[in-house]
Amino acid sequence: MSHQLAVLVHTPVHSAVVGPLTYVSELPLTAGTLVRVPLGQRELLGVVWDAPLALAPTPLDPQKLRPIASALDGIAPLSARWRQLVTFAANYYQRSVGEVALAALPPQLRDLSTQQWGRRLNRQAKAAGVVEPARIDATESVVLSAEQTGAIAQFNINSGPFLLFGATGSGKTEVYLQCVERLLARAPDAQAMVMVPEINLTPQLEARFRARFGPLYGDSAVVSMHSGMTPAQRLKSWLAAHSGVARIVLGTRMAIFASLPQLKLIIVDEEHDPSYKSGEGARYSARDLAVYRGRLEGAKVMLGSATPSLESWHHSRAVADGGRYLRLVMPSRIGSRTALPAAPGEAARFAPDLAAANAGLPLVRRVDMNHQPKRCVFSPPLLAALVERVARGEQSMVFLNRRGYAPVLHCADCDWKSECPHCSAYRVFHKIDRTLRCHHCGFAERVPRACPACGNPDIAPMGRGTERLEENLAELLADVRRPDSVSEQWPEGEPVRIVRIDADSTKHKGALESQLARVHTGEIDVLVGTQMIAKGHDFRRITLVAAINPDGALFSSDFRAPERLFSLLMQAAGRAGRDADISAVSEMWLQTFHPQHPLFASLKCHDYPTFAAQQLKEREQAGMPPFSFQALVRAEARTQDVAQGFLTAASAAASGMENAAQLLAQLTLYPAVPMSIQRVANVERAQMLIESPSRAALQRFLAAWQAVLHATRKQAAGRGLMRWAIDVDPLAI
DNA sequence: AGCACGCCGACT
DNA sequence: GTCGGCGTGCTC
Repeated sequence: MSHQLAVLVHTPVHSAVVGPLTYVSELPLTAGTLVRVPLGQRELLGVVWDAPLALAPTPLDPQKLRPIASALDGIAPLSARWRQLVTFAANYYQRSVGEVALAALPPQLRDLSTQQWGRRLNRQAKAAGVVEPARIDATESVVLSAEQTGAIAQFNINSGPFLLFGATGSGKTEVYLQCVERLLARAPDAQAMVMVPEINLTPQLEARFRARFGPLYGDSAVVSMHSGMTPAQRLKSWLAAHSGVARIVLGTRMAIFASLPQLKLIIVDEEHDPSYKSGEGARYSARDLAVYRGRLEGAKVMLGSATPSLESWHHSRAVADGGRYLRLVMPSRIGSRTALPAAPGEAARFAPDLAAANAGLPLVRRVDMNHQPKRCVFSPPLLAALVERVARGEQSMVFLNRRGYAPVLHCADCDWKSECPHCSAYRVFHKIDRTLRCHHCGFAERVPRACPACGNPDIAPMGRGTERLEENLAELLADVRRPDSVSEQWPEGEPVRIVRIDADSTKHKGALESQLARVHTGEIDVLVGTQMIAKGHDFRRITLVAAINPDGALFSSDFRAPERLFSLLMQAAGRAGRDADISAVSEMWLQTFHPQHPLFASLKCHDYPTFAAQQLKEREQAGMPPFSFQALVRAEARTQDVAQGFLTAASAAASGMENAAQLLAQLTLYPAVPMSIQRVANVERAQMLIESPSRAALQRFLAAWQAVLHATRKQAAGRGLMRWAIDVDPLAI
């Protein structure tokens, strides 16, 4: 007697195989069991799924069904809730369930044969000796601020989801630690997940959680999950989480799909960070899935940020206005002498007295570049301020959101520019290795000695990136000397020390760490870098942060650009003077041609709520998210005509769908347009925006339209199309 | 996605 | 005469 099984395998959305495949098995395997199955000439990992086999549109010949190769025993089946999370994510983001499910499993699980798997389990069983933790009383005596106490109290008595709105330095991490501690203490098998946006931030977080929870539950109770780990490490962490050995899982967005059978809490730190939205494959938002998963698993969810996404901020409005998240507010820096004494009942509301709360935050100064020497990079007052910091033995941080030496190389004679031959973008001049590099396709060449078009030897860089900024600064500070470390005298001593930190200077393993270490020891006077230096890292001795040219985002066509800029500048400002005793003198400088811009005015007051209110008002008037819901269809082809033609044809064919009138009534389908970078690596890209005031209507439409897209591809309009993909809730348009 | 099968240019 | 290019097509 053999049983039929529905099995998911890794088949992408473009293939004809959409749902689970049917196999036969001697034993009736329960849903969630991992199996190996033959598919064509290959043998792949699969997951037994619960599917209504009877409803298959074209009944399969039972004689032709192939038997499963083996079941991976020794590993518990994936839970019904995990399967539901995967199903939801696949449906919501318009991908096949098999793709999402198999991508959510550690890659090594896919590669290992059954024999290898058995051997590994044996080894694991042997290694897992008795590692009973020294169960010491690790309740450190941490003194909490009134705001922290208030937030934790609210967390304890409400079910959430929570939005922890806390200024940089207000002690959000300590709140996370306490919340985790409480929930884990409630049940001996309870598990918690803590997500951070970037790999760079996991080591310091892991250190902090291990220090706190290692003594309580053993070091093996804290595991990490991110793409920087080796396949073996990832498998180990995954198994620890799945088996319940790991009580705390720390990770990047991929961790949202980890199997945690007793998940009781999900924390999403820096929830506004765009890194939570996956850029390829299933383009899911780990933050949004966290909220869904919390509801599904009955786990509390806490999103934290100093500058929440406008979506989350909007969701955390008063319940009476339709809010769904509970907002917990911590406006003051810890240890700042004038921290707000928060009344207990006030904790869930925003305290409007920003002037008092801001005492611990750096002073924001705007330099009006209209009144500075023409074309200067460092305005005289900023330069003077930098020199002054050096003289005082303090550190400064200067950031510019563009790496390389100059974004374009230009010939003044014939107007040649360093275009990439494969992309519709300029190649960036990197002086360090004398290359022209395309940041989109990676194409690199040595810098030509003379203009390739007219032979003019006088070709010049236009604009500037961090490399050139570092060079400029070194020239400007050439005569300045550090204070002598012994006598504290100035201007005697060493030349000023500058370090640059960006994606280029840190591409080698360990480079970031060693560069950061040089900053921490005080060896460095001025740190130059991209937004990389604005995120996460604590610099105790920095008292000046300067944004050289933040204006670009003010008038960008991307409606989320102001939100990102505000968040970036707030975060950068937060780098300055995290020690309470120096924050009184720390400053954030902005060089701008638009000093009166409301964004900068809000920033000056560290007033996110006012900024958010103004942005939300604009979005509401323009009918943009979070007041509408969007999806983007992208198409790639050798020519722009084919890419756009496919989208246009699919769009037109939508009116022929069943219930088309009803579905289309609540939607706007915009025309297909070239993407902002139209060509990358010789591939032409086009996109089409779909918008609706109703998320449900958008979802219904997309689900029905999938089939139309597949069909269009097979028709004349799809000839020459390379691929297409839907991006639900896109972050950039 | 893989991995087949299938029909046209430069090599031992 | 083969080796190998990647253009369609199928996988329970």
